[in-house]
Amino acid sequence: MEKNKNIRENWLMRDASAISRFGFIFMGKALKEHNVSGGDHGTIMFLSKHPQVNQDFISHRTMLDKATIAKSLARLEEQGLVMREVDPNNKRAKIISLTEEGEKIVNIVEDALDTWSKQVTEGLTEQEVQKFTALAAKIARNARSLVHEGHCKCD
Amino acid sequence: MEKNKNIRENWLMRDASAISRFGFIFMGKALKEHNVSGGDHGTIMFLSKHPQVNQDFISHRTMLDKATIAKSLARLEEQGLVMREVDPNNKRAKIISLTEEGEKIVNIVEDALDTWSKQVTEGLTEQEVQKFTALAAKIARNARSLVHEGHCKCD
DNA sequence: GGGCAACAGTTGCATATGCAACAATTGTTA
DNA sequence: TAACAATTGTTGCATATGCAACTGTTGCCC
Repeated sequence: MEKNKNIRENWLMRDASAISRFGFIFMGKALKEHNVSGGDHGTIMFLSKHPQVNQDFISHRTMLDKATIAKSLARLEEQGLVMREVDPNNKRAKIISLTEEGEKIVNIVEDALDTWSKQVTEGLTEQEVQKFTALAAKIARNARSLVHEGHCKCD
Repeated sequence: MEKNKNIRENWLMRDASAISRFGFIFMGKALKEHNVSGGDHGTIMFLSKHPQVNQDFISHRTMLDKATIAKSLARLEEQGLVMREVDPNNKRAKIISLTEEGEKIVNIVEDALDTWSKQVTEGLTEQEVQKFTALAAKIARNARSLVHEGHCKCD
């Protein structure tokens, strides 16, 4: 059987890697003066859309390891951008929220993301962007299932 | 103006990151017994399709930093999978090629990639996969131009 | 109620990556 | 030809990430 050329050359994984890497680099530069690293912008954005959640929830939704989230939040707390309070109903868990300072950063992050999104989707129709985003979500979910089979509460 | 919800939540970058991360994890596990790390499978595949090139060429085509490629090749050379010979016509450059051992690994890498590709594109039509791959390539190129504007020979 | 399993988070370690500075070679220009 | 710029690759450092082991808490079952 003839294998798909794109698959054989592995451009799917390579391009996905490039998109995320360049995205992190871009966001890191854009948020440098606020001492927010390239990856941590995702945590901020997630918190702005999903306030008052615990770290495990963030970990599952962002598809990042709980250790990665813990360290990201520690950095952001250090910068005074998030608060971590022990859940009174479950002393194991911590309820995460953005501080006032963190809320201010959200707009800056959004602006940087808009700039990035506009630039990287140049030459694509709105419909193509929508399609791409939807397909990427599906593929990402499949990839997680493949690597972490049975370990995910969301499936 | 109302910003696009997907863009605001930054799923594009997040999902791209997830796809590549899980891909590297999967490939790392698949190639563990051959002492090939998750990222290095890309170098091997590239060399199998583009033999006898120098490191700069690999760096540009894979969109990875030249230092990253240098270290990847050092690891693969250590494993006896690639050879690095000084280009007689340009003593700065090194001509890279797979060893016999390296060529053997290629099939194993391809099989792992096929398994991965089949699994992660489950629920997508062949046409959607093609479309996704094409769009990802465009977006990745745009992203590189945005971050490394003017620094790329390929544009 | 006591013991054990599950959950939530943290920490240590290994690794891959980018950037900057560097070395060696080649090309260019005055 | 000599000096300077560009090319090619390497190394040191910083960082983000995943995994595994660990702590503390909660829930469950006998």
